[in-house]
Amino acid sequence: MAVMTRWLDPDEQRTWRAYLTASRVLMDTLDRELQRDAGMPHAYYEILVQLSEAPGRQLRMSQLAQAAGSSRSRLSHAVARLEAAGWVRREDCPTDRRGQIALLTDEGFATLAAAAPGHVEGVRRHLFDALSPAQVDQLRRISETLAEHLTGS
Amino acid sequence: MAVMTRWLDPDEQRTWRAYLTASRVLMDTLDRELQRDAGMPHAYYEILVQLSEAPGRQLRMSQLAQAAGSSRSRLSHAVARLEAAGWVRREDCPTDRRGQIALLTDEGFATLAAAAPGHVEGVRRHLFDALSPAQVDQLRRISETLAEHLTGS
DNA sequence: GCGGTTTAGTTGAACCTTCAACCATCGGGG
DNA sequence: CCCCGATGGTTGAAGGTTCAACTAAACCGC
Repeated sequence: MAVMTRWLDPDEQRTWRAYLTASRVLMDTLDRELQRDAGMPHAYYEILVQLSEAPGRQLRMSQLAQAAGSSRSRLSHAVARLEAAGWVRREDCPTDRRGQIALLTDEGFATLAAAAPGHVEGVRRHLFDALSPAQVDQLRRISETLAEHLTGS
Repeated sequence: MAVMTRWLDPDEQRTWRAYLTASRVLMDTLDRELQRDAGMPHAYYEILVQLSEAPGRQLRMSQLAQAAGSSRSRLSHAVARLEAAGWVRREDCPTDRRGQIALLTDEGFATLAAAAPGHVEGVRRHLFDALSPAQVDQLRRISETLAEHLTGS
């Protein structure tokens, strides 16, 4: 039984294309800046940020994966690299022998502190400076709606 | 001379985090669906789409890179794979001996035609169905503003 | 038409992500 | 207590992306 495709109308087309372009260019730009200035991709920066905000600057691998929006496997590989760089350390979890705890080293914290201003400046310049306060508000609502919709289904 | 960082205020923080999460999850979802249903990542799909819409279903490598939002290098690698899959063919450019023309094969077009309905359905389900018409309009304006801002600077 | 500078495109290495397979441990039901 | 399914995490291979280096041809000024 054939089901008719609900194609996008011209407005939706235009919206989708614009969204694709904007989000791709934005992320590429920030990623390249971060790589240039801090020597790490945005995904790794995100991991360090999550650790820095966690109590004791440490998290179980699963929770860290969740917080950083990463798969378990990806996080495992990433933490291996971050550990080699001396920014993160692994420890055994005392309450669950399967568990591993990732914790941010002082060196990792310092690297993050050094990278943050430039990155924030980039986010401001490339995103917020281009939008009116009303648009920022709209973007927040849209993103929150979307995130809920996506993780809910 | 120290320059003060213009940190994000709480509202901007929240917006940025929500945006990051939403766009990441949205793209991951669509990417996984496309990989599952059509056996290609979204970036490759994009290349086929651009070719399919070009006159004669062909484009110079540079123009294709531009249209698909890809670096030259990335496109070169990608087209190599697409060619191996039989979906794209390379030809020499008659007017510029440096040039290469990528052209969509019938098989590539058929693959795209088979993949499109499912993908469009995904875009609709994961994006448009979650937003009000007003929000779709807002998202279009925001994205267009942003794209212009980013490529302009 | 010569020489230097762009432009077009490719290549290989390093790196990142994904996927599936895997091991170890935990927790609950009989 | 023991078994079994679920959970936590890692691993290796395959695939995708980036970066820098490179070749070749076109363009430009003289």
